[in-house]
Amino acid sequence: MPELPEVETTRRGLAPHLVGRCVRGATLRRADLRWPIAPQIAAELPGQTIESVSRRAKYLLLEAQTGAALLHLGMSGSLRVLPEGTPHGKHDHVDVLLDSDHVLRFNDPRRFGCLLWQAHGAVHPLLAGLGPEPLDEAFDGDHLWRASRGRTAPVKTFLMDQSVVVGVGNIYAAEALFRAGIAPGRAAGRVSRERYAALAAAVKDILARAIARGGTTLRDFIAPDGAPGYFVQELSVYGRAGQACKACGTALRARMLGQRASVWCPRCQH
DNA sequence: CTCTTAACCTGGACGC
DNA sequence: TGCGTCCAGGTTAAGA
Repeated sequence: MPELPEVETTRRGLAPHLVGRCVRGATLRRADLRWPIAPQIAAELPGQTIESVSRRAKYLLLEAQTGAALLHLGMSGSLRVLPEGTPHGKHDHVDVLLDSDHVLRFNDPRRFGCLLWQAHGAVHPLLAGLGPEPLDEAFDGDHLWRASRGRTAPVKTFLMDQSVVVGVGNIYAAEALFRAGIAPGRAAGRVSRERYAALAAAVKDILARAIARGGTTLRDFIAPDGAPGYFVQELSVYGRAGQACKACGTALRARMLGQRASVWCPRCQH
């Protein structure tokens, strides 16, 4: 479910409830999600104060004194802050108990998410090797152009490669490529420097706009306060296969690229 | 290295 | 109503 805008929306929703709060304990209703839940969540985090809630790529970090809880929402994960004692439902796998008499609740039906631990001063292996943040200045068209030389994979697959640039998933890759006028199936190494400049600008603009709308809710994404994201109203191509292009009226086409559904306008994108 | 494919897991939508 | 099939916002591991 969540790409960068949804994770950032989650981060912004959580921070006011978590920063400065002391963790009283943790309730684990199952031992693993994608991987075993780190033992430090129950054994080391309680008693510590959450100093900040940060984001790297699609990961969230709850930073405490001896380390940070490292979370990924996978395809179906969500986090909410609820009054202590709120009955838990199916797939509510973890509660982190706070000294505010609230709980941070991690729900993830498909369990593709994870809850790990990064020791203070260390970099978790999952965070090593990630590409730049798309909203940082270090990310631009030249970065994409240089990284793509000689690459034969589809440009959409390339754009979703987290070692190239982080945070872009299936929705925003499709939308950015439409905005830049690039066909998603084109080989990454056969896109010009000029067109990569347009693509990088499109990525930045679309992600920023999506964050401003609270992300995209297709079925089950919710912010920590329970609110959906409204960027779904601005989607140009994602989920619109067969429908008319909003720019030219041509029927949007769809095909699988890298095992992900990909939609584009055959007239606007080349 | 790069690229492709299978796998992880549940639930909703759809066809019969 | 029930059952089988396919698909879904992500990522890793294994193989070519």
